[in-house]
Amino acid sequence: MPVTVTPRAERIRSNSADRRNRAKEDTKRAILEAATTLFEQRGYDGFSLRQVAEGIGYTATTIYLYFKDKDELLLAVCAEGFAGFGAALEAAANSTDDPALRIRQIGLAYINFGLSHPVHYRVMFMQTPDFVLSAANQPQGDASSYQIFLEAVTAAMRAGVIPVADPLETTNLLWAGVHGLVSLSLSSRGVVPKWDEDSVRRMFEVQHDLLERGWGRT
Amino acid sequence: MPVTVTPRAERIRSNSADRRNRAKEDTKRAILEAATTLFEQRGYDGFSLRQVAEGIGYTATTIYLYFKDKDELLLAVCAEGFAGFGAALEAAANSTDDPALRIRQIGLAYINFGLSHPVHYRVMFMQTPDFVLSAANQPQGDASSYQIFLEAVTAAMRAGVIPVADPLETTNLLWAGVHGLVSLSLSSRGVVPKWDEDSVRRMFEVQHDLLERGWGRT
DNA sequence: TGACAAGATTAACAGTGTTAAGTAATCTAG
DNA sequence: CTAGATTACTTAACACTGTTAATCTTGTCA
Repeated sequence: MPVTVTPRAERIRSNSADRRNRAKEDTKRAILEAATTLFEQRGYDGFSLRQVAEGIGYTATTIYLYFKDKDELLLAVCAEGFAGFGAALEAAANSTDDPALRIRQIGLAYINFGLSHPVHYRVMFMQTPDFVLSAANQPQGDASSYQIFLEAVTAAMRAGVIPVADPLETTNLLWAGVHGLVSLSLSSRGVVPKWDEDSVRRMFEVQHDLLERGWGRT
Repeated sequence: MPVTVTPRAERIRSNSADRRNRAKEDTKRAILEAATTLFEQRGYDGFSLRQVAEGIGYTATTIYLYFKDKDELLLAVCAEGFAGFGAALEAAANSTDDPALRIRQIGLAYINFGLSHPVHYRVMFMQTPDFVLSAANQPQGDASSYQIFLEAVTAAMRAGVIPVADPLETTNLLWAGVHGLVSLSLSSRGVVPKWDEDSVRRMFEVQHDLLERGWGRT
């Protein structure tokens, strides 16, 4: 009766395949976590595949069975760190119905994230040019964050709280405002005065007040 | 008569010493120029001492006779590129007596420099954290540019065209504004729309108009 | 001419990302 | 139950990198 045997064999094969896939996912996770801790400790430089592998008892070449190359691993690390980014921006966007306040909250969330995830922020938005590109082509990368910004801007324009203009350019302008504060803070902290976290947050308030006042009277 | 011989000998020795010093300065210049061209072509990555040396018929180790290490060479390259930076900002500052307009001109000069020297700008203000630090400790580095900004701000405060506040924070705010535009443009060009040079310049005008309007009414 | 100093080189170390070949264990099929 | 294929992983190697120590060469000086 091969008819009854076949399903069992298939089930076994399927199960073992599942188990193997699960094991494979596990080691992939292990690599990813080891990479994350190493990345957060040593930063972009001083992050080597050999060290990542050694940290979990593998050889460097093993990583290539799970990630195409170093960039893909690093991108995966950052993408994970940035899962919270889009979520934070979205939460800020949903925290109020006031279109003007919403923009401010998004900007504040942006700044808070950048200041509390300096290493990730650096790689995604400052260090390597190709990463922004790769991330933008990923569905849940930077692109969705931009979308949140953009929608808040268009909503504010519809509501008449900010002047109607090119929504993309206005979004870029807001983005540049917070990015300038965060990235200069990360670069200049300890070198140029008044770039500590509190100052940055205070400067953001001033910046946004100025924008709102500028928008306010036509 | 060793009395008459000595000056001649000294003159000869002095001359030969001069010649050697001049030769040494020449090869230092050669290294610097080779490094500059390579740096501008291949960017921060793909810039290796061996390639620099090969480009002028030397060995990589020779560079160490003229520069302490790779960073110092790269810093020298950038410092040279940034000689024009401070000059451009200063020219912009001196281009007018109107304190408000002066700030705008400085910002515009900043943007123009960043957009036309993307590789230098990247290294100095985006890529490597230590560089800002090293540059700030150099007399004619980034520090003087900051000073130009700062003086324009304090002058504008004295003239009453911008509200009196912490001059350092106000300077940082302006710096962050232009830096955000430039750095995002360099990172996002071709990936995110509206980050071409013309858009950036247009966005700067909008940004600065908003600031002035915000400053204008108290 | 011989000692000396300086510029440049070769050899080497430790480390990097990455590829190709090899190994040992596990699963599959006859 | 055993032969073969698949899978996870390693070892070996390549072509680089920045950097140091030792060596060589060459011109200068007494």
